[in-house]
Amino acid sequence: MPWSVALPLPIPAYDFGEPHGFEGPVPVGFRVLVPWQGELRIGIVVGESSAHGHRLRDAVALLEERPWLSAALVDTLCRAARARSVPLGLLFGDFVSAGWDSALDHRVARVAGADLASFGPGVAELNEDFLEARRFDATLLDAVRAQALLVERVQLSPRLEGSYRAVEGQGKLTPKGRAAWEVLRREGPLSSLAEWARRAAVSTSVVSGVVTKGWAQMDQRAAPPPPLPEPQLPPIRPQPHGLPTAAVTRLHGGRPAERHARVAARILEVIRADGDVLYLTPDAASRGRTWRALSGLTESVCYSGELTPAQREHAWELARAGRARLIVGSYAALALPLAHLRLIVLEDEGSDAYKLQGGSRAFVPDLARSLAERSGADLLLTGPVPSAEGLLEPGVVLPAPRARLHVVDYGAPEEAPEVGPLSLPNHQRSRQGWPLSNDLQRALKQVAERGRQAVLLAPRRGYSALLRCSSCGHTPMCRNCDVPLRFHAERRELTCHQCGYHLRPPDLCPACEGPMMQPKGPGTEWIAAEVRRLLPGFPVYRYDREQQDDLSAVYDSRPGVIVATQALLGLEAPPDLALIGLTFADTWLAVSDFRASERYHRLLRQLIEWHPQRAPLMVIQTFQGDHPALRSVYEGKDAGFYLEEELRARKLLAYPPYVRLAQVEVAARDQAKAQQAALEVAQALLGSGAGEREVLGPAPAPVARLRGLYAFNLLLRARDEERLEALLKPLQGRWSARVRVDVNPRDLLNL
DNA sequence: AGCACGCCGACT
DNA sequence: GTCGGCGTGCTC
Repeated sequence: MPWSVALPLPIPAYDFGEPHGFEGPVPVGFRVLVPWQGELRIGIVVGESSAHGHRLRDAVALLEERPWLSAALVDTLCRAARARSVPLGLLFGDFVSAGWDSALDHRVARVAGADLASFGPGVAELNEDFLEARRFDATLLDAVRAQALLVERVQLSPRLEGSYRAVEGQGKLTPKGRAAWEVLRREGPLSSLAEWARRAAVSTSVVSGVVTKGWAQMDQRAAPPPPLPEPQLPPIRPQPHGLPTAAVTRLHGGRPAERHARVAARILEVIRADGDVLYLTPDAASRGRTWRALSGLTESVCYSGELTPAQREHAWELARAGRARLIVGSYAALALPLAHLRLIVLEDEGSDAYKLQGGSRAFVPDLARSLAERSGADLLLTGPVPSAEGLLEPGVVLPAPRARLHVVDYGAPEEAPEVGPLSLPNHQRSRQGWPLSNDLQRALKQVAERGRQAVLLAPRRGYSALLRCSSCGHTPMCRNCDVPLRFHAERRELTCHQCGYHLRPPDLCPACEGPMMQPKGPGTEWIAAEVRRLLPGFPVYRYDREQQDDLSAVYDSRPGVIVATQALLGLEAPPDLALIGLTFADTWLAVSDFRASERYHRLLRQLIEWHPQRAPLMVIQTFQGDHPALRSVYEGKDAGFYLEEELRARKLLAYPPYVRLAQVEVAARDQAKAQQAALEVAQALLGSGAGEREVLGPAPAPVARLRGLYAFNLLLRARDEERLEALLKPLQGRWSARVRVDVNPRDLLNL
């Protein structure tokens, strides 16, 4: 019975015959070696194939006795691929982050008595002894394999590490080579040429010369498993969690330490009943915090893409061997094969960081939920604030932590009385000062005087959002995209943040030749310059995707201001943080996405608990000082309060969580062609049973042209998962333009 | 994803 | 006359 095999490529599962002599049921979740484009690759068996006729190649060998993935995970990924019409291989590639290129000991022999003469001289030496496969040309070997004339033995080979040892060689060494050889004899064996060269204070070419002349040898032996992050002791003191009994529950609000203490109790319940726990976090900061709080509870493993391939493989082995009872990790930990998975904890389930970019565009919480169902595990949502989806689950919201907020409302009428509809004493109106309001400037000066630390969040990197000619209004745009070019003052560059196109900023306006090209829309560079002017001599750092200053002084508790984009929030809060400034909070609301205000609310709550103990002053500059999300925070409401309101609106407008959305993007280099294809897609959808209310659009994408492609979007709105899958069916075929589906779309902020 | 095949612009 | 741009198609 042929097997269906997943490979980490953007393709569906492909079929292969069982390896020669295999007997038994289909080994779902096992790694298998399969012929692929003339070579061999590691794939994962996902099921039995309904072999449809054409000649299949046989798989070469199963790699081990135990599955690499749990059956529940394989099922989850297969279903997700079907439901999202995403190639299965993309999901496997995104989620299975170890095991695709393990080292193999691969030996080949010819079938007894086979005549290989017709294959040419390349396999002349192939005989009945098992020789290393790498001695032969892979394509040639595959030709022999295809004729079933090859016998193969495949074993996982242990990770090797090499070390150099001095030996008595023949011939003469150069003086430097001689000296290097002496060093190696005295201090060796050494683990690399580079280290040897460093010890001997010569260049690597000298030491490699010694090796080629035969005066040094490399020994290889099995390497010990690479060290993983150490669990932290002493363990946290658990608090009664107070959670209801249900398959999906939630615990939000409070501070991280309070939540961790309660989650710890829940984890211990599971561990004591011999279950395993998976704790997923969206970023490095929350992962570190969680690891410190919980890793002392039991045998724990910290897992994320930051680990080296060897560490990942080792962590995988630990999980497989039942030696990891609690895994704290990024989304990549979802696929780790825990034998008794009984609880998945999902930290900050509404975080946009869970939306994978590129590849499968999967939304991790969707998969976590599915995996929990299929493994018989409970799901616990936790974090500073529930998602709109999570709010529907039973659970606990802890009282909001103390916050100190000061709103600078640029939008309030100037002549309005100081006490507006919001009678909070710290809610003031001030139009003065841009991009740093007078109030923020005062707070910054205090921080400097007292030698404390501040973080200013800017809406974007670079100096300004654009340059505009103040006489004719011309704005330089990207050649490939419909966006203005961002201005980078230090680099003297106009750059497209979408496609990377860049040019030197013109001295005169390219349209009217006027001299007045002015920056609009401050970015980190501009704001950092303002802070330097305000606080001469006070350390100012920048942290965004392109400019990551060394922040070690700040993390060493020395005074300073960090001007950053959101990128900083993935790191721990500076230890002596006294002030957080949101220089232009409206950025989070400007995104034309129904989740914008939920996202803004999440950001505010996230900032409030960013520092584990303190409540730094938060100065929020905005044109919408009475936005309900902001108001719910400074009125001291708990984290669920605002979302109740948000949910009512979602229900009224038929948005998630009350429906399931998918965005269909149709793109082509030619605008008319893209539009035409988008209309055809809409027709096809309506023609195959989609209702008028289920298909919206097509409409030009918010950025009509990106990287030279014109895009049109359709929005599918289905009552549930099954209906959405049915709606997506007719998109499978071929179209005259590129068609991409994004289930559960979330627009990211383009900084 | 890679990699090969195939058709139109600027040059050794 | 070619080199080489990336569009399209294929991998069991």
